[in-house]
Amino acid sequence: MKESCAICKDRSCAVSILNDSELELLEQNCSEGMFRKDEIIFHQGSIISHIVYVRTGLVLEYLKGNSGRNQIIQIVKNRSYLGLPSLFGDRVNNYSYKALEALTVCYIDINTFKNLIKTNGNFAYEILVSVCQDSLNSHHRFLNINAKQTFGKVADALLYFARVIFENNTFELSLTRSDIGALIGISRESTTRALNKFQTEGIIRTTSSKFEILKPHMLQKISESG
DNA sequence: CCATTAATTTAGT
DNA sequence: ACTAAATTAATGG
Repeated sequence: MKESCAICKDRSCAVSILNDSELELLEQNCSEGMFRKDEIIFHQGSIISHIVYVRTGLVLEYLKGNSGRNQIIQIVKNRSYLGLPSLFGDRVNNYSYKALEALTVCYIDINTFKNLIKTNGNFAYEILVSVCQDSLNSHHRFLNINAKQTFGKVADALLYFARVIFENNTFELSLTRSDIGALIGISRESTTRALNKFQTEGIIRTTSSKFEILKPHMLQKISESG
């Protein structure tokens, strides 16, 4: 038995705007799903069948390269819709999504979702806000990273995890070193080297997947100076 | 079902 | 590229 969207504690900002009849419509056209860690939610190139809304858990958004070399685009937090730009800009999904931890999701019928956008301006506004924030965030991150050297990039990544994703200076991240490298466009080796340097300088503490940022201001400085 | 070992993946140099 | 460590899968009791 599915719990009501109206009382869902994980519902999106956009959904909290809907009135009773709209909520009922949404409820009748969506279903719940779960993913385990490392499961693929959907692949790039697949037809968009449903909107996937992430209620809990973190998701990796990436682009598969020709030679198994993946470009990681961003980490998607919970309470987000996956692949909205693809929904409105294309017929197929442009990116691939993988669960970084156990997820609970909702599948929403595309037409229901589109109709809500068309008929409820406030709902559409909230969706637009989230898509644009996401876009700005990503662009800034990519542009910043482009202008930086290895240490600056790694510092950037750590600050991104701590500030944007986890909102905490200690966090556990189920990304491999090469994944972190793929996120900022450097090699696995360089990632290791930078992380070790930061650790010996007492800026961070890390054991494989656990990270603790001891001196955020130092990372900030490294990030700014390149 | 649990314990050992084999195989694959990941980290570090 | 190579080695060590760690994680995961397979096997046998």
